[in-house]
Amino acid sequence: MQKVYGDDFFEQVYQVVRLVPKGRVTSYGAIAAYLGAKGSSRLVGYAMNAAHAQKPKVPAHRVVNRNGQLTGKHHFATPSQMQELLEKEKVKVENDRVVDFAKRFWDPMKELAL
DNA sequence: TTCGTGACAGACC
DNA sequence: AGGTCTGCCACGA
Repeated sequence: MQKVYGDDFFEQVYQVVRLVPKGRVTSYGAIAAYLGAKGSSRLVGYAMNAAHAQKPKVPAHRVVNRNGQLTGKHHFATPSQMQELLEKEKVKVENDRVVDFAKRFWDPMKELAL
């Protein structure tokens, strides 16, 4: 009850993830911070758990952890799909980790900014 | 309604 | 430098 925020928070996450340009990746913490939930990076990851259920395809494969590691690849249709999608975006993935993550990193707070 | 969990991250030892 | 634990907020049972 009293779900003032409710799934709205999830929607915010999806919105930000969808704004991530191709060839770019972001981190859970960055999204969480952008939403003002800095530290609640888990919520972002949790939200992604339902991302696949969203009609507008959510590029969850562009969302990785602080280390650039594809922690959630296992949640995709196939574990290899996440890496495959990233490579398709010209993002090199090696050892389940995004290569040049620092350069590929897309900060919503900085890009969307404000 | 309460307890436990979770695709993380930062702090502490 | 590295491993361990808690904190964050929301959802499921």
